[in-house]
Amino acid sequence: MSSLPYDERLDHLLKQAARVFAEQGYHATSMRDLSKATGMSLAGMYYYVRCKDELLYHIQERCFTGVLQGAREALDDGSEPAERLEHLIRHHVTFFAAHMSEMKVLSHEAESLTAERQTAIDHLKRQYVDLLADLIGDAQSDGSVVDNRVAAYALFGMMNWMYTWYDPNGQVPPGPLAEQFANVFLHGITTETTSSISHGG
Amino acid sequence: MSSLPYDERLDHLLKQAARVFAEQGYHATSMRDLSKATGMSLAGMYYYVRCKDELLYHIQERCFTGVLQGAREALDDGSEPAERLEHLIRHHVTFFAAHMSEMKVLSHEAESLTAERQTAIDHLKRQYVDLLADLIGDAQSDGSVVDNRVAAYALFGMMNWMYTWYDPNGQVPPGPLAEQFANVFLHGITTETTSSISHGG
DNA sequence: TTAATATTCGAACGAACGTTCGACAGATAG
DNA sequence: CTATCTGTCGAACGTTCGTTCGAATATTAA
Repeated sequence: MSSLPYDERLDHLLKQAARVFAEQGYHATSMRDLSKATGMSLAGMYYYVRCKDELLYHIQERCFTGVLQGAREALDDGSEPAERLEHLIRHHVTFFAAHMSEMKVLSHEAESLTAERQTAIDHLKRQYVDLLADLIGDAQSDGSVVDNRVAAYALFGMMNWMYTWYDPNGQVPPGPLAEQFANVFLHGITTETTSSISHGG
Repeated sequence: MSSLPYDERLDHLLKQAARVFAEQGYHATSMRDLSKATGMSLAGMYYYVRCKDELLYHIQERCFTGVLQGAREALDDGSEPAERLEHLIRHHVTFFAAHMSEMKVLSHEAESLTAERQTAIDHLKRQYVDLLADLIGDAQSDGSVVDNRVAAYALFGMMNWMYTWYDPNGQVPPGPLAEQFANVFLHGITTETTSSISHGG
């Protein structure tokens, strides 16, 4: 009853599918494209997945569960709110950079599922937004004019927009990118940072 | 040689197509869907447009040209950099709210065009990114740790992500939303705003 | 009027789509 | 051996896709 080869084949299918979905888009990708990308036959993929929609669901569900669980762990220490917010940003950005294909599929194909499966993913999304909105509420100044939920969407936009421009093999490593996002979101671009900056040339 | 009815029919086609593309996605929308939405026949639409790809291109080109031109006009006054940045944010957000369908198609279908037409749109995009990156360079503190281009992408992400959550008929009017975005981007969420805030309860 | 031009559309084309079916090989169990 | 379960796949199904064609109608020009 060793189902290891089964699990490995399914992982392989999901991983390649995420890659091709990220490159071409879900609706522009045919099951025949995935057949070529995975080396499996067209019919063979249906042994692991009921339909194309379920394939997208599995990719999104696994990725979202992973990033959400990691976010909760990143907040486990008892730091002050602003620091915990930094931790969450760092986690989200580094997770994004480490799983670009899956996170792009999660961000960009957020409306591509059929109704019931969409509802399940939306439930996870609501948890994540609530988590961040509460954290922002704790971190920001009293009497701020900024709405927690709007601020949460602003931060998610800042981070998730990564999929349109960020190159994991480019000039900007994930760590420094997370720092810059945290700096902008917490202090804005017109404020000096607390980090050590060379004021030489 | 009055081509007014022609122009009006084309506008109608582009407007309805933008609406349906925004609702269903470009690849998930068939020409038959557009036929129903516009009231035109399937073949009749091809009198105004060479192919489906050109339809998407016209929507994106018109919208991008419009928002880019408006942005340049919004920067025409000789204000200081931070204020000009506020003007640009206000313009982008209000334009987005006023043209949700077209801006969603522009943001979300940024990789759906075929090669040559994609290149033309990318040229406009580069202009907009350069414009914003330069403006950010002028507005931010010396010695900041934030890269201008990364900051530009961060701001675009914050604003363009609107298409995933913003309801133009909801609780948040475009003006105040633009103010919040400008506040976050310029000063961050942990800084008191310069606006008058009631400190009562 | 006639002729040319502008605009519309039903019907069809070939291609590509997601999915299914039945057969087939390999492993395991009795 | 036989029976059963797991995994694979070529071939085909019916549907939908973007696009085209030729005819039809409306408009304009002479």
